[in-house]
Amino acid sequence: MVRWKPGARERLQAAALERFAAQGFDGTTVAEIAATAGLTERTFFRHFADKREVLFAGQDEFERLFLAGIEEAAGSDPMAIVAAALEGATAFFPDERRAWSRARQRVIDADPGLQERELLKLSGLATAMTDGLRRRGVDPTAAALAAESGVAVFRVGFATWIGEGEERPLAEVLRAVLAELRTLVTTPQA
Amino acid sequence: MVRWKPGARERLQAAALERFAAQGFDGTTVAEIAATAGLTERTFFRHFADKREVLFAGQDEFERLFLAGIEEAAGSDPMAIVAAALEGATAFFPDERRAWSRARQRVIDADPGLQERELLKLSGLATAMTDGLRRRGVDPTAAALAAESGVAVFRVGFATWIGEGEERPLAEVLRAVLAELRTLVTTPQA
DNA sequence: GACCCTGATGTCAGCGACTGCCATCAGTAC
DNA sequence: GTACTGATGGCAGTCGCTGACATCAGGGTC
Repeated sequence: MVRWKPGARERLQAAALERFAAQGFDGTTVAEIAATAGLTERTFFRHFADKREVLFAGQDEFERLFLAGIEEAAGSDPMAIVAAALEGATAFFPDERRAWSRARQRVIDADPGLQERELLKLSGLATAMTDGLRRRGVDPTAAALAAESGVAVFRVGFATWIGEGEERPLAEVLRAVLAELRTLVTTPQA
Repeated sequence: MVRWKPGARERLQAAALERFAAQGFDGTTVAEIAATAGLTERTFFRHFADKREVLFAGQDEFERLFLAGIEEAAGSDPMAIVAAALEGATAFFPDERRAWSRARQRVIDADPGLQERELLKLSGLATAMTDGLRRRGVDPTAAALAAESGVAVFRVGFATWIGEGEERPLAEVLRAVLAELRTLVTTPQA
């Protein structure tokens, strides 16, 4: 006989998303999530550092994809490397995941606390990208700027991809947004 | 006889920054801040929505400067308008404020929770700028991109301005960073 | 002067997030 | 069989934060 059912972590994540969607983030207690997953509050906090984190697990994998894109990119032009990183990260969001991403994003968009956490994650991503670029010999300030721009492109692109009616795969959307950034910044000032 | 000394809000802010710098954000309780300011915990929460917010009051004024820059900018090129907004916002950070900004930033950089809040504020700024640009007829996606880029430039520039040994005024640093962004994105890919 | 109203504060009770400490007990190794 | 490990539960306690109610100086009204 097994003492505990396996997959506690996954059960907690599923229970949390379901509850948050139904009653809101603030309207859901950790004890409630744990009970839904057949566990206790104490166990929840052994799997996730805090209540918000339950929605952001797996982010490490996402960051690793980004960095892999940077490592493997050819050439030394910062924005070209960033473009490669963006390309690599799209593997984390296949089309099958779009509906799930939408649901998760709805929950996040409804709570400032969750938005904070999301921003922190993206900021960490930018920092990691900056380091990766610098390791490839890019000038420090240029690296920071390129990384921040890359994350900005991702944000705008991801929001578009999530948007109603949008059907293009993420990679295609990101390429379009990046092209738009180039146009925007290149256009002579009025 | 006065029942309460005036300037409770300012006293709380000063006490908080002093304590945070001395014992860290987590190592300081709200009750302690309030006591230092000669008040109670309950009163603290009447002035600030939460413990973090005590370091971010006055942000509205900052945002207003940004928006004013957008309203008053000439021409219709998005990045030119953003440049004007950046220019306008520098009024919020005269050179006399550099030392204070450094101290405050040290506290923020030492605590992830405070970084989250800072990011949320900057994100709100980007959203406000996006709206401002759209109101001026800029294409929605271009507006979002231009605003995000503008905030990225501000972030990088502000960090530089705060940096050790840096002596140029913020406006000058921001102009340099913006120029660098243009170069970066314009450079042909390798 | 008596009256009332307002506004900033204090007091208190209570919830929920989070942590430290110790107990439990199936499975595994030896 | 004994010892060890690892995921969990139980419990007490701190702290952030909120709602409800009380207090009391100052200002206005009559």
